[in-house]
Amino acid sequence: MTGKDASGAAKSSAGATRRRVRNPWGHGERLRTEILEGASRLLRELGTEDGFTLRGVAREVGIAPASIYGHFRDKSELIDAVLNNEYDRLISLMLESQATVDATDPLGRLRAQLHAFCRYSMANPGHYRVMFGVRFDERGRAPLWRVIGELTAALTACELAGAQLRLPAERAAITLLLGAHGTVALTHAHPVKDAEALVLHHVDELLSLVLDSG
Amino acid sequence: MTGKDASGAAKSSAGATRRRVRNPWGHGERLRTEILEGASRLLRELGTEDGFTLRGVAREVGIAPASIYGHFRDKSELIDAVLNNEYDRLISLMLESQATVDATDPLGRLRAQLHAFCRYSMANPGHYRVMFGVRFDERGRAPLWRVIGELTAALTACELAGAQLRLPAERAAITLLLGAHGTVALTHAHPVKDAEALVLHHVDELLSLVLDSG
DNA sequence: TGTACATCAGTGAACGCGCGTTCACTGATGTAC
DNA sequence: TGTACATCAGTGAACGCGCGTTCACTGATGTAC
Repeated sequence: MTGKDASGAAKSSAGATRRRVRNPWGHGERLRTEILEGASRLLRELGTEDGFTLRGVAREVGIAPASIYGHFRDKSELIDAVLNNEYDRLISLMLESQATVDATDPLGRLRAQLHAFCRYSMANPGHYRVMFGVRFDERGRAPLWRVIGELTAALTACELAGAQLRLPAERAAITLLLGAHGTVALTHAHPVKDAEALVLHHVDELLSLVLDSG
Repeated sequence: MTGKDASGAAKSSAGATRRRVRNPWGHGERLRTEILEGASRLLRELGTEDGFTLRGVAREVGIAPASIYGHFRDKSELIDAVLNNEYDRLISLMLESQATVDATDPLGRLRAQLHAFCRYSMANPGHYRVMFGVRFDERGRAPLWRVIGELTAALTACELAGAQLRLPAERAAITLLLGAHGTVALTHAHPVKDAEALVLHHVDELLSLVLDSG
């Protein structure tokens, strides 16, 4: 995790800065990926948007701050690009997790999705906070509704399989998402040991409230 | 709201800076209050901790930045003082709101408390975000448990009056608080019209899930 | 009553810092003729 | 095959900015004698 791939080793293990090997002619776009990965790593390390700076990203990647401008118009464009990646990753994790459960167990699939959501947000507080936190505009809206959409679909599947919902499926999905969000957000702000277990347990509790049987 | 009290008018209506009248000999502590109020106002205007600076507070109050240091050791001490005030205010609002409902209606009292919590957080996104957001350490823990304690007490009262809880009282209180927090936090991040009505409705829905009857 | 001095409230200018961004550049690699 | 030139990847130094904090100060008000 602390090393770098062949295309851009930036720091020696002693902390001294090594000269970067520039990408070959015609492959300048590779740096774009490196910057994106470095930015993502930095956000993860910081755990919050505070202190997320272009100069910090440049240090992380091992390039001059000015080099970022060849690939991103400005700071906010870089952040948007990082978030887009993360949104996709979150949704993928939820879908993959759902797919590990047999289709004949719709409640299990719903639960798997919810747990994947929580696990992602516990493991990536920085990304999560920025995605669902203060900066949350047009670009943030669509992914949020995708999450709600997935949960609604999973709840509807439960209903079709005979489960009783205490709320209409979409309201139930929103309740689950907001409940999970509240737990996660507070846990980020107020770290406790076994946070993940607590969050997952709370989500299960919510599930039992929303679905008629425990 | 835009004017100042007699002790420290800072700006003329045209925006030009008026000379501050210094507080009388022996009453230097008055400026402490003015700074606290100015800081609170600034946080409310900003709606977030981003951009909350000592120089901004000084501008708001109409003093030199250096003058703050006569009353607060540094920036974080000022923020702590602001938050302490706000914690007290939030708890007071919840208790007052509860007191407006007859004691023979414990569900109504619980609901009033929850609504007060939501109304406070919708009306004071900046304060709320800082209180329940990133900076949330030892000082933040106690007030949080006071809120949960109040809700638990209100839920227990409902139980004693014959209501059926689907969860133990404290778990139910936590569920309600976290659900409210999730809604509020997302609404702050993602403004919608009629946000307050949405949040209150969602909280009522949670109440109906937690208490056995709608 | 006068006067020297202490205390008080508050200030102006400066410090060093890290930030986002710009700009003219360097040096390697490709292409046209 | 050579050579002039274009294109590319990336840099170093500088810009202006606002920040938190420090420090020596000003000028008004009180107090001791």
